[in-house]
Amino acid sequence: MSQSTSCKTTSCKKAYITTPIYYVNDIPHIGHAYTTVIADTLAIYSRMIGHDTFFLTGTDEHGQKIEEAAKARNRSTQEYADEISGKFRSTWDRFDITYDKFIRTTDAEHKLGAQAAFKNMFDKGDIYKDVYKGHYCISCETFFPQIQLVDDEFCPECGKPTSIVEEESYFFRLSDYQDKLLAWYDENPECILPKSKRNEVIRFVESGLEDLSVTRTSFDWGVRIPEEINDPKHVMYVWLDALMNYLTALGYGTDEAKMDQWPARVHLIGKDILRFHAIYWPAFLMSLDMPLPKHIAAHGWWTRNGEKMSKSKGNVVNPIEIADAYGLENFRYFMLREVPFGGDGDFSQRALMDRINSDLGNDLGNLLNRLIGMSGKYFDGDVQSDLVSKYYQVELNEMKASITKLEPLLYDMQLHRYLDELWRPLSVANKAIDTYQPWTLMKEGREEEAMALNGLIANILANVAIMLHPVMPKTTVNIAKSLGFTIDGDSYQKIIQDGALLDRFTIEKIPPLFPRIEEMIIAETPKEEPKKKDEKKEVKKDDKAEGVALITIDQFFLTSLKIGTVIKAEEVPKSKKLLLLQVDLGDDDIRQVVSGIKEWYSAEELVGTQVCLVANLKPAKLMGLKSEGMVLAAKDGDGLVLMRPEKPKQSGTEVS
RNA sequence: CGCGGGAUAGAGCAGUUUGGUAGCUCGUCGGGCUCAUAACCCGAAGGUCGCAAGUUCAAAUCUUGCUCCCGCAACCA
Repeated sequence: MSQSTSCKTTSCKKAYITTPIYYVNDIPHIGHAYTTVIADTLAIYSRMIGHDTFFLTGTDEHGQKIEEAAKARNRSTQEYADEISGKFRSTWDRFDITYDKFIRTTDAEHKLGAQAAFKNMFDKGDIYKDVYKGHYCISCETFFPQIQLVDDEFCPECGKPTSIVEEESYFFRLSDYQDKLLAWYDENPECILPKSKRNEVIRFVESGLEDLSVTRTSFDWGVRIPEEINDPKHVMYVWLDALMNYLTALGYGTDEAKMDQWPARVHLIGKDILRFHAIYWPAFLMSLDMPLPKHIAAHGWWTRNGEKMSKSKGNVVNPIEIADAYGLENFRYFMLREVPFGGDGDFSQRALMDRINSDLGNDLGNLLNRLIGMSGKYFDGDVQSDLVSKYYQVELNEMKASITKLEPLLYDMQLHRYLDELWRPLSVANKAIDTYQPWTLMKEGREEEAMALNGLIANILANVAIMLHPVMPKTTVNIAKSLGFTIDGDSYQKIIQDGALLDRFTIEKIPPLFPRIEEMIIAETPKEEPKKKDEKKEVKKDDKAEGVALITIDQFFLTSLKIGTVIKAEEVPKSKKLLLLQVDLGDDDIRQVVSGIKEWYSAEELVGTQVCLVANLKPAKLMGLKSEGMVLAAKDGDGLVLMRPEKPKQSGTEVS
């Protein structure tokens, strides 16, 4: 897949472009595809204009989650990681992604490089060993901050008493970098794109940074800290390990031949991992005395009907399925054109079809067909440009005005506006044909003008094909072939950089590039109620099949369930989800219960109604409020309902 | 009063910095054209620019207050 073009001059610009390394606990979905396609587009563009480009993607394979996921499937961890990593790689190959390197955090070179970095940071004094002192719940195997504890002692998870436990860990002095980070954000207004995200990060950093625990001793599946430190039970924290891939891919700490690619021009990421890239990563780099990346660009989510995609909702879009059905490059175009960078976008086959039929078919494909028809009928496909500027200078100027606006848009990640602007020349061309009516020109014997018009159209198409090439590599090569020229660094230089016209085109008839799509290709899952219920039943069966632990009746009776009457309800201030209830359990037993049901029930409608309460739950503290019980409710994709007695019962009635 | 972004035609967006005729894409309707993939071109309908008040000759744009939405943080016992 490597297509990296070497630079002819020594002074030429470097372009190191990265995607995140994808975590192998999931198979590739549209979000992964989106990030990767953006990066690929930037990489192809950057090669085309002659920059020395290095495009990196890969997989992140360490951490407890992977260890557990493999165990659950009865596989060795390495075997499992190999399988998922392979799925990512084959997906990108299917997507014609032109990555120069596919890194895996299980690569030997990566581990060595990550260890070298750890050592450097340690030697500098930025990593120090300390004990993580905290309130530890033995049964939950988790530390809790003081503020979460119930009555300053009990575990908020299970209610058992916590003990103060000291666990050793290595820490990174993130707090030392707070001011330096703020200075970096301040001096580099475009370091984080879109700009709204930069604000978010600045506010977060201003609120104070604590040192970061960067090793774990609770699992093995990770990179050991360097041998020199002689502390073999410590494994690097996954994010430290993962972020380092951007350096180790260039050979940091091993064969450093490619290190001249650093710093990265752009790290493309999804908005979920902004904090790691915008705070931890620059701080690590500062510690290593490395220059910082030029841009960290965070894009938004793809939704379905405005809802987040999730496996449980069954509305996940499989990118390969879409690419197979609608055409890979059409899908690439759609993803980049449809959504303003940084914002969320809604995926639907309807929207995709509209883009294909309207933008690609009507505006672009049909224009090429018009030219094929005209030039074939009138000039046998032989088109010359020498008189274009004599008759159509206005149109040429309009086209050039658009073309020159393109590059800055790309550097600002404004891919959707880039494509919008790129479509303007097509409109100029379509308009010109109608305005000057070549068929009339031919009837009137004004062949010269008709020829020049063909030349205008052909040159506009050539310009558009070149600038569209990074988004639709194969399609644009076909367009170029039909026009009789080649898309490469030379034609880019001549046509786009120098703004020259191609003198002559030999136009060849090709079948329509974007045949009209009349109907949705993939059957939409009816997705209405019956389907959902079916899915849920299956899930439940699966749960049983996998063996939800069986309990004895005695164990069941350990839980005290009671009917309670809500005598007072109010909203918890500043909380999106919580309501504060006073529940009467009879015998003067009035419980204060904090419940996360505000999104589905208002305080007023609850007062006087009955609920089912777990009465012997250890108290917990939520938003600083004590909660002495749990209200039973059932929640699914459509919302949450409380479990209530069918008819009113006396407060305090036992449920069994 | 935790931080930030937003509300403009049926949908999606631009315009707000620097007040001066409200614009683009898709969709709808009417017309034109035949080189073309029922495509292309022209035209029309459709908006009290979230609400209220203020400044001004003039407010989508500036000021103040309010409502609602969406991110981040917190949070589902």
